[in-house]
Amino acid sequence: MPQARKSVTAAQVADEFSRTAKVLVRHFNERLGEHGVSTPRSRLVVEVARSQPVRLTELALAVGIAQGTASTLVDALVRDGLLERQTSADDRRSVLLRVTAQGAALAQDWTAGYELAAEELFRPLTPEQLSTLVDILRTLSADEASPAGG
Amino acid sequence: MPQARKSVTAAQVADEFSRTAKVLVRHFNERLGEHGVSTPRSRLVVEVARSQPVRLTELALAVGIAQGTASTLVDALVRDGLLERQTSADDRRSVLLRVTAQGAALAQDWTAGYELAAEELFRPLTPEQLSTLVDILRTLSADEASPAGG
DNA sequence: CATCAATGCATCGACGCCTATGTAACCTCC
DNA sequence: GGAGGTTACATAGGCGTCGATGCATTGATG
Repeated sequence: MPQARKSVTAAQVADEFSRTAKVLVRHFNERLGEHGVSTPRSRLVVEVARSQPVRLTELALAVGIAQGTASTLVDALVRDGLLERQTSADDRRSVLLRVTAQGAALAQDWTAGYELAAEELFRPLTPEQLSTLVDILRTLSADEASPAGG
Repeated sequence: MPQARKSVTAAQVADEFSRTAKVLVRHFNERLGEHGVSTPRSRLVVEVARSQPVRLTELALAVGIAQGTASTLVDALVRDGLLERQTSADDRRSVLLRVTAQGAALAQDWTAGYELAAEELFRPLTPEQLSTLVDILRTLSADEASPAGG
């Protein structure tokens, strides 16, 4: 007999969610900071490493940020020598992204760091809770639109 | 015997979480935007209305943001005539916050908008999922530290 | 082939958020 | 009652994010 007790309002859940989201962000930034990178930057590099060559807009969609944001971040990562931009031959508007050798090496390190951080974070949950959580999250993000900018 | 299905990795859950968090933020910004306010601003005003008079640091803690962030946001809200600052007589370092008449009126409107937005967002969940979600969120945010700046 | 809409990316301005500091007020303790 | 640590707030600097917009390229249509 779960919810019969103390019915939470939707607003309270939203509050709790946003608070937890910040905890999560902070946790990842701390852990990845030990690897000398921020969460968004590492996510981009890791994603490019996983699915290169990848177009900018695809990448943005994959990591869940707006295209303009991805553009700016990628720009910095290219300047830092972790990613390479290359104009597509098929469609000269689009940009194909790849990791450099350095980027690939760091991506491996950061992937490990990211996974470890995630495990730490979710360790207090039972496997059952974890799978329930995923279900819920997918349900919540299913109906809603993606960021604009494309 | 739930989780026997398809074991998700912690990293995937983290990805899903961060994606959902963005969906949530976007949803609230859209809905509250119809009321002419952003989510963080409305949260501050609503919280002050609920527990005035309140000190700045308490407020920051209550809404889950860093003290410096609260300071800046409150500053804007004071300029806009929604909040009032008043130096505490007991401790002249601290600032007591109250809503103005205008702030109180808007807080009511925004509270309604916030609750409606939350209900929309969580409508696809069963009451049971909702209460499970809250449990999980509280578990996750329990061990972790609050933002610095205090 | 000329035109016009659609697409892919870059850039701009603004916001919220953080950490790290600075400054003023408070408190302790000798 | 003055020195030194602590606390409350403000400010500075930087990051990631968004939506909106501009520009080049592509594709579709007559």
